[in-house]
Amino acid sequence: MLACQERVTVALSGPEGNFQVRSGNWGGTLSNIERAVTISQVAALAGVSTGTASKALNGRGALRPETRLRVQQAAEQLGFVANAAARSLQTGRTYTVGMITTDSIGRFSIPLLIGAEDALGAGQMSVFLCDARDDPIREQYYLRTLLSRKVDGIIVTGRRTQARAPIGVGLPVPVVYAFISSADPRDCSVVPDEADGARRAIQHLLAVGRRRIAHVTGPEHHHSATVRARAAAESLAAEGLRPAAPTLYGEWNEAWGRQAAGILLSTGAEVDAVFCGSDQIARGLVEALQAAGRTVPQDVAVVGFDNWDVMVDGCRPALTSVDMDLEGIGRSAAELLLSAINGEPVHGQRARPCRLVPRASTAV
Amino acid sequence: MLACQERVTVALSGPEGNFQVRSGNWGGTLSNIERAVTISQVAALAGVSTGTASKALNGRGALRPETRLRVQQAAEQLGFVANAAARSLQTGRTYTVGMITTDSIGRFSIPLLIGAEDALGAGQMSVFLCDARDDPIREQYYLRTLLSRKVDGIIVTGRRTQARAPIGVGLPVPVVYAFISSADPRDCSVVPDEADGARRAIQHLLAVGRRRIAHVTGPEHHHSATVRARAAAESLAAEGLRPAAPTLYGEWNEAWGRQAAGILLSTGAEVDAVFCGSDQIARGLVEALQAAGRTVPQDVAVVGFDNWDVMVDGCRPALTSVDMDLEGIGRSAAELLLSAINGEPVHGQRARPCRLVPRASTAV
DNA sequence: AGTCGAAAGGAAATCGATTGCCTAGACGCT
DNA sequence: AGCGTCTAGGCAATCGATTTCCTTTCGACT
Repeated sequence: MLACQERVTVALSGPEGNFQVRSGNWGGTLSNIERAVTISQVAALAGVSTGTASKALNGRGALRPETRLRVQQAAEQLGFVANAAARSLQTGRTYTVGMITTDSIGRFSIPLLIGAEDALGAGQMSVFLCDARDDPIREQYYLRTLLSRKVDGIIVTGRRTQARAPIGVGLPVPVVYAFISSADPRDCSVVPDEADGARRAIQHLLAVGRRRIAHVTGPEHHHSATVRARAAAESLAAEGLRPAAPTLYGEWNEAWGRQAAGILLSTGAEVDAVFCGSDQIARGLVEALQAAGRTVPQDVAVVGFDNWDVMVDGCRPALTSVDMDLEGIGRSAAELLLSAINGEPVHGQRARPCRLVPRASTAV
Repeated sequence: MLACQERVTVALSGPEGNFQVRSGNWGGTLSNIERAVTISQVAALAGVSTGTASKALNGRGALRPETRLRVQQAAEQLGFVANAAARSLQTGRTYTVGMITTDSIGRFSIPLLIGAEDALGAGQMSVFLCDARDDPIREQYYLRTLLSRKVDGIIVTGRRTQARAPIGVGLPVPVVYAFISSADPRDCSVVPDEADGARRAIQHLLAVGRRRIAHVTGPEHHHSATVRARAAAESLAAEGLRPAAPTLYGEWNEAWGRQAAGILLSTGAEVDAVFCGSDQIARGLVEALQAAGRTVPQDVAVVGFDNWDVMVDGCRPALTSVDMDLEGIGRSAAELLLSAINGEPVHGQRARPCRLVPRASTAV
């Protein structure tokens, strides 16, 4: 239809210039105006003072209902939207929070952001997303920016290798750490209970009758990897079992999953289930097992971690996985931030339970 | 130096309460202050008026170098950061742009955002990310929010099914559409030249000696799918070839890729290469071909689209793919927006070329 | 020596909205 | 009739930074 028409693309910038020159599309639809409407224009139209107009629009003061209505109609008619800068200059509130992600924005940050937006959107607040790209300089730069913008609060997030140093001390605004936790235990952090997730994975495998369970995960220096590994081992021990093989530490990707499958097969460990530290590892492992003639789940059941749709659905059979409920963490962090903003700070770390999502890779 | 002395921090408001109560973490690191420092405090410390302080810090006015320095030192000492609200109230600039994504933030929006941030960050501007979740109501709500915050400009992005209706007409700020295009040809849009991408894919396959080429892609009602399909067919025609099979339209996922492989095999079409509309389709197809005993690339070469790291690396063999350079599009959109903000609006649609990234799935 | 001009910096208006304080009526009560 | 009270809404200060205009001071030139 549309497709590539001429694509004329058009001059620009003669000796005219300003971007307010937007002839082109008029055609009078609705809503928006050329030059910003101020509250005094609204007040004038309604025949009141600006102060009264402000009260009318904000539901404050003692006004006759008809006056209030008149102002509201005037505002509507003019398409008035309050200048946020002016308002926040006066009130000290910006109805904005900053979100600093330390790793590059990615698979983990997005659900967190969405969850946070959900919780904040209800309170009419907006989110400033800052991607520090794992660079402390950028991070401090963004922090300054956020402070200069007088955000009402800050959410710090990032990939979870270790607890991180607090982003600042004595900041003039409350801070909540989401997904990652602050090294200072008095700071407010919301994290997934990864041990819980690992336990659920193991218990699920036990429930479907597996007894010889191995664990393949990411780098040993990742907090997540070690925590999950330990919890998995403890879960097995609680049932009087031992791991079917030593925990295999590697990378968080499919290639390592494949390689780990090879290791498990070659060592001759009799394994009837593998709990993997990520869905990618799990998928690589599944493919390599199948290539070696094993069937999943009959010969080997596999559980992943993250519940990343692309991986769990792409894998054949579909992958059972542990969901950390990142949106829930984001939402929860935002709620704690709101409560801090409203004068009820919360300290300490909160761990939220995970959820096991069973699929074909562990079906009996 | 300055740093945190005791910072007792101060009761206030009732049986505890306001969030400014942050006793807790002292311990004197650097930077940040309890209560916002204003320019008058800086001015007082430097022994000048606020006006002079402002000039000193912004490099304006006629000041003795030593005065300027004194003010700068005072600012540094107090950790002064200008209040953005006050500044923008005065200057009319916020050094902020809004980015509205119409689909849920995802795989495509992130690189666009990163590219835009790159281009804007250099100009010290920040990005407000708004996820409209494909809901026109949310979209208009966010638009109002952005306008009330007096952003300097807006970037609209989203998944590309069709050109979209302009987000508003006669807006008081410039708008650039990125990845998706506006239906109004006078609006400024930056899009990938998908036809170019398809041509590159076909030409690459031809270059590695393939002649019987099929195309498997997404839904027919997706602009991307039809544009790529047509360009692919035209590329073949230009060499006097016909497609080895009719274009197969389906979903943008692995399952469809597998299914399509089955279709191609069962119809007995002799195919020595498949160009796929997405990396996911390609991966599903590759796996199904292999399961049916074909080898990639010897029997069948496969090219994907998107160059999505997770897919192209996860696939065995690694997947040759077409990269739309989303970051570049984001950067380019931001640059055009900046130029509009600076009074040189650009109209019309710009298409940016794609890039073919060869990998093992088409290696000779 | 007087005038002119440049240099340096201060005073005050300004941006737009909010809000505390005050006043003018209206009304009720004794 | 006079006084108090309540209500509706206006006035003006305020938030913090920028910027225009103006004053002062000093030096140079005729």
